[in-house]
Amino acid sequence: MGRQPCCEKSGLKRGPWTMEEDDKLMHYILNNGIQCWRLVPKHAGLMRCGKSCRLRWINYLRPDLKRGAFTEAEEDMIIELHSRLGNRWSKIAAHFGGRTDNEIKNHWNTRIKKRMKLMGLDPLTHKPILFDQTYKADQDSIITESVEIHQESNLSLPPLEDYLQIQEKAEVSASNDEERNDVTNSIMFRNEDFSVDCYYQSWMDNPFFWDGFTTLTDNFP
DNA sequence: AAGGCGCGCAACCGCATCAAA
DNA sequence: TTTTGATGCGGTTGCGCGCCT
Repeated sequence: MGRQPCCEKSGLKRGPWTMEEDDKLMHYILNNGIQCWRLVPKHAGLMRCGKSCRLRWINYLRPDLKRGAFTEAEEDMIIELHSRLGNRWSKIAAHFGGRTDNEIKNHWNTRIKKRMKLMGLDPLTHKPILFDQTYKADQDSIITESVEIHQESNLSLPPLEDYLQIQEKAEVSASNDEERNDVTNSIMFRNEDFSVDCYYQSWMDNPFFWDGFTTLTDNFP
């Protein structure tokens, strides 16, 4: 015997909300407030489940919602917060007045992820993709993309094979995740063979200085 | 003109968490 | 302490729209 559904499903309307429904919900909440979402549709005269009403109110009808496209400053703030909080969208949204978790999540998945990949950063770890051992074979294209960006910028980078060989050695010799991380970090920060370490370090410290439009040579020494 | 395709967004689903009984 | 129901959250889906061929 499974868990009871949050509300009686039969006869309930689903899909996009009509203006009339929005109007009913908006007026009900503005006049009565929210005591119990389960009761809201009943009292407001809506054939919707309480959960659906809650979502509609939070993501669309709330008067304090900020409309319009995200600014670059907001995107940078999302990236910064995501690097600290991960996919905790509601926590991230709490730092924005008038932006919803759903909105931020959607924006992350459709825009920011692409922007970060273009910057050569892994959206999961926020580290440069070249060094990120969590990126496996199915993401080779992204690595290649990243390398191409560097090549286009005329930087004298060591060949990709060098990085991959070292990464491979690190993975083979390390016995656990922690050790693997240590090895990778040592590759990234301490191996003197890589003269580019210093600017990768600064890139990791502050990836936001690159606006995504100027070339990397403008920013890297 | 129409069909295919990709993108962005709204909404849904199922699990987690919390609080009251 | 356990059970139960409401709410919150994050992942996923599906639809509409615009662009391209």
